[in-house]
Amino acid sequence: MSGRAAGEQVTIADVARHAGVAASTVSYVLSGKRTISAATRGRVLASVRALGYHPNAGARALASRKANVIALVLPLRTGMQVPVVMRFATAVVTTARRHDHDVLLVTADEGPAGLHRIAGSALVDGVLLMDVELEDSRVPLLRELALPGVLIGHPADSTGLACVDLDFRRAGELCVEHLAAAGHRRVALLGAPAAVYDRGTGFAHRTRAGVTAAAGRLGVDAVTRPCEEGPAAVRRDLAALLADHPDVTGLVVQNESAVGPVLAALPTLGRRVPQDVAVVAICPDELAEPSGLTCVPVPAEEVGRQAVTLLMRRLGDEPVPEVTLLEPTLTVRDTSR
Amino acid sequence: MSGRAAGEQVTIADVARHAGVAASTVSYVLSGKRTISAATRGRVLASVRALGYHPNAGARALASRKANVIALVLPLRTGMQVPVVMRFATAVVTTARRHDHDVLLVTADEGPAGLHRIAGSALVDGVLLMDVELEDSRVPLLRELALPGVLIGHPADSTGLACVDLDFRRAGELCVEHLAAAGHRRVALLGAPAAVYDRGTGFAHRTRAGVTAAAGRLGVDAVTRPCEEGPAAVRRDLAALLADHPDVTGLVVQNESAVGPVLAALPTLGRRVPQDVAVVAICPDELAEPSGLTCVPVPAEEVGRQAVTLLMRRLGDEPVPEVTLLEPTLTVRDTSR
DNA sequence: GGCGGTTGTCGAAGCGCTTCACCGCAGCTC
DNA sequence: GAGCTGCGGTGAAGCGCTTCGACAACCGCC
Repeated sequence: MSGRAAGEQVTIADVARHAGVAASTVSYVLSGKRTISAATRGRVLASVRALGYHPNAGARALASRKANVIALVLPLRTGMQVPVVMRFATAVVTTARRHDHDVLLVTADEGPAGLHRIAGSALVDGVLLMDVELEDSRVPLLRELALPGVLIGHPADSTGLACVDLDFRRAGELCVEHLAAAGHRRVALLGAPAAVYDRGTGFAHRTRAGVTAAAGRLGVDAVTRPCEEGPAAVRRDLAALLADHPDVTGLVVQNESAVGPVLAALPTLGRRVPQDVAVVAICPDELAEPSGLTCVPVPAEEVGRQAVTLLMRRLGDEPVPEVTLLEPTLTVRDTSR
Repeated sequence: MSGRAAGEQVTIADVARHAGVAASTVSYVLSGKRTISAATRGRVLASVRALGYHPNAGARALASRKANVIALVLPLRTGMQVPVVMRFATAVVTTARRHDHDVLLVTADEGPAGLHRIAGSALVDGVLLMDVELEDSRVPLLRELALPGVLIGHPADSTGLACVDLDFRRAGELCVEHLAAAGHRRVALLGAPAAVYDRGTGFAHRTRAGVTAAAGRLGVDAVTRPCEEGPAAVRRDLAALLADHPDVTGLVVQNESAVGPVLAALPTLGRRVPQDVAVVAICPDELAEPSGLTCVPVPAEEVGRQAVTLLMRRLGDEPVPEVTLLEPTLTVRDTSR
């Protein structure tokens, strides 16, 4: 019952008139950039509520040179961990809202041109870049455009940037440490598709490095090999792995789409889980939990929250650490005990 | 090499000066709302390119009362068909960009308040609402706010709105027709989780109706039953179904997360596929194709494209049909021949 | 050669907001 | 009591764009 037709904008002038103050006073009440007496503030806030006032986003952006919007650049490329992306996106939106920001969805296929457009038109204040590769062409662009950005994953050269990521190296180590502690002496990493390694995606390389390092340190034999997607391909790659290395008793799987097929295929390859082969995965927990799979969960929500928080700090010109690595944890379930 | 510091905005005045015309002329060249001589247009466009001009989004929105942004309200609730949502989102962003619009991501958990905020602040010109239920509280709100919207899925009362959806009823019919043509006389629908039916989600109800209708028409016995998520639950529900109706020879599966488990469980329940039981699914094609599963694909991209196109029409005040149903198709593969 | 009709361009008025400079007033200090 | 300082409030100047009305310049056409 605001008394005005639907679709008509309530302006700051309406609020000012209703509260008997100047428009600038309303603005200061809402932004908190000046001290305003409790009495006036109260009256203004009451009017805001009574009229259902929402500041016009365009006008606000124009005057303040802040859009209150951040861009989320999603990969949307095949071979991505889809549910993780979704959960991540949710966390980003929710956290951004908590900071009074909205989220603009940009697909990576618009590429550098998209970043140019977004920066040039002042549509957003900052950028969240997902699926960053070790040598990513968008990273120098971000520097050049002076667009505040936070990267998910981290590139080879992260100077002057802010990155958030799960500590995949540590995750790889954790898996091997767990298997070694259970007495396994020959372990294998069934990794991401070869294409993911080839395009230099950080998480895949770092996990592999972690597995190898921990194995070396603990005196465990470790082999690693990529794994393509699709049940048939997974079965083939797994079979090949076990044919080449029949004495492997510990398996680390880092490929969301391979988790189900691997568990299904092992028995048919003459391996009982966990008696003959223990299985550990690096994957979303929802995927692991129903199958009783030991895993290092990918904390998508936490990464999203951290990324937004960091970006907000950068927008406020606060200094932020160049690299933020989240400590992985390992949840033990049936497949490795 | 634009000759100005990174981060500084190039304004329409800069372009006008560079091209030796008035700012309004630049605006008219860019919008095409007035006829401009070829010579002037050429000069202006050259200056635009030379300076790397992008109109300031806020200013444009303020002056034209159009944000050139649409909101995509995603469900992000558990039990959703995640990969489908992603593909849909991609299609939406790409299509919107083709119409010179950007996409703002809104999560459904902000609920009606989110719609109010978005409408009040003129952040977006229109809304795409996903995962619409038969009785959805946001639908009347959309009408009340006079916010142009397009629904994905369709509510019980769609007057004055625009909805896009796969014709799930027809999809259900198609599955049964296919099975009947192959000689099956007793078929079953293994559907969505019970909660999905309970909250009145359109696609689940309509598919069930289609299955039942086609079965009646063709003289086929049909039973339908919900199916919970997770491998163990799927196996349980499937086993129960086959125990109650051991003579079922045709199975329609409409539950993304059930597809894999069903195919895995059938042999262990003494049913070979397709000799003993033919299986047809309504699910994303990527999920069906690798397993050789006959399916009616959910055309996420097409739905996304259609939805954006419809919304653009509405924004241009063109009339749009209340309901747009996409014709399903059935792809025959190994599990039903 | 004066008239109406196009066509191409310009100037100026806002769109709704933030923010700066200013101002009255109270409460100090010296 | 003069001179500060800080607080709470106002008015006005833009932010960069679109769009309206005005207006030259040109076109025939009687």
